Amino acid sequence: MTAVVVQLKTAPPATRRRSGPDRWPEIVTVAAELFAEKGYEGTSLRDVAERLGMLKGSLYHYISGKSDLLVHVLREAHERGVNALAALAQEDGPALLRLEAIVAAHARYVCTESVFTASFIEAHRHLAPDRAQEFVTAERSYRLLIEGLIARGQAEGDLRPDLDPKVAALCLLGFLNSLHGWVRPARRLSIRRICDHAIAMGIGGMRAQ
Amino acid sequence: MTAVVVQLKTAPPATRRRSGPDRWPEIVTVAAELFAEKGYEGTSLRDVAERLGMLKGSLYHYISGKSDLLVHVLREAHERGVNALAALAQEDGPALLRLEAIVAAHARYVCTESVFTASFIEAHRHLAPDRAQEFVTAERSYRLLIEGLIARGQAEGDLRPDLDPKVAALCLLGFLNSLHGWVRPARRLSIRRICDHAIAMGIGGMRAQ
DNA sequence: GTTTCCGCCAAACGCGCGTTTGGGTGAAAC
DNA sequence: GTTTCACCCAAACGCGCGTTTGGCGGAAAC
Repeated sequence: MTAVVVQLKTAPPATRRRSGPDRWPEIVTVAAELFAEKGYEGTSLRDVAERLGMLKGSLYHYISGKSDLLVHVLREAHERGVNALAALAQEDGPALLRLEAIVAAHARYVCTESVFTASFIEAHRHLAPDRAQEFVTAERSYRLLIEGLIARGQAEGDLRPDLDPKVAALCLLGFLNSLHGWVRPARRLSIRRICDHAIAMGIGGMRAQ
Repeated sequence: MTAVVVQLKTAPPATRRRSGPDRWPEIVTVAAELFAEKGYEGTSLRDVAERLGMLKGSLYHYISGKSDLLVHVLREAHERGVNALAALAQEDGPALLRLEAIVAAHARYVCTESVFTASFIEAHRHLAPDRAQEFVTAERSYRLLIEGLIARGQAEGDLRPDLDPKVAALCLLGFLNSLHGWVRPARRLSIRRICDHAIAMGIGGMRAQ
């Protein structure tokens, strides 16, 4: 039913001249951290550069502009999210069980990669429509996946048939993404217990009976 | 159990010199609209003034600065929210029923006053800690109200006893506030039906059995 | 040894922002 | 008629932003 996710990577250059520092991954991570802390508009390139120990102008050897940096942060966030859900993409079995597994994985991702989650949730607003489209469609296809599982769960008799699958999917995703607003890893609750609560409160309300 | 909410109003001036336009309510509403559309940092005072048909400098006859404008928007948002929940504050009966009523009222508020909701959710970040404190404590006391109701519902046997009341309250509020991200009033769904979904998905997962 | 070029610095640019100042207008108050 | 004052305009200020440009050092490539 679900197509296997294919990772497209750009082909590495034929002969790499040098094996320098290559701070590119560090740059994306630092940008994601700052975007999560202060928001996209609240973060200046000077902030990013300062945390990297260089000047803001130097960033332009890696990026073509601030919005370009955001795009790469979002792509990294999406890739990590896809990886977190990749193992579940091709499993079979009752829709309810798959839904539970996906909810748990989503909750775990939000908790462990909260830095990247924050950007993904806040960011569409700050990109021009054509640059945001790839993320909008990715989000939409994910929502449709959930929506289909809910409808199948209803057909299989495990979920309440009176709920609108689309609305239920939007509610569920909104709830899962809202976790990043208050979950602080390594606090009072373990991630395991948070996932239990997420399954109970996210799916429990959809169950039949 | 719950104290009656008291509305504190500043005493009106003894003798009002004039009955001019008094565009203050309009200013707060317009600012709330723009903050909801483009975010606080993405909205300039020129945007606000332009929609009001004046110049940005003229705004300083009403406000002392941009953050001051945000504070008044948040106060208005809080007041409207309190009013929406005031009727429910002193009712008695099983905790489960009160919880359902509050969830429905909260969902209705988010749907109908989405412009003010957006600022309240996004805004704490952009205020200095001392100016944000009044809203943080208001939010906290509201969360404690929900938390207490959940604990009482567990004691009365209507809600699952294995859930942490605090975590459940955070999940519930996160879910309710996430509605503003996708609910568009006067679309396919009626507000009534959205509230039904909110009750089902927000509380259903906490029920015993 | 010479060349190449990545990674970064240093300095400047234009722009829009929030904010301030001073003044003008017209209706209400007396 | 004079005064008062709420309301708004017009213009400027300093500042930090994103972005551009030119150049330097030093390791890798040949």
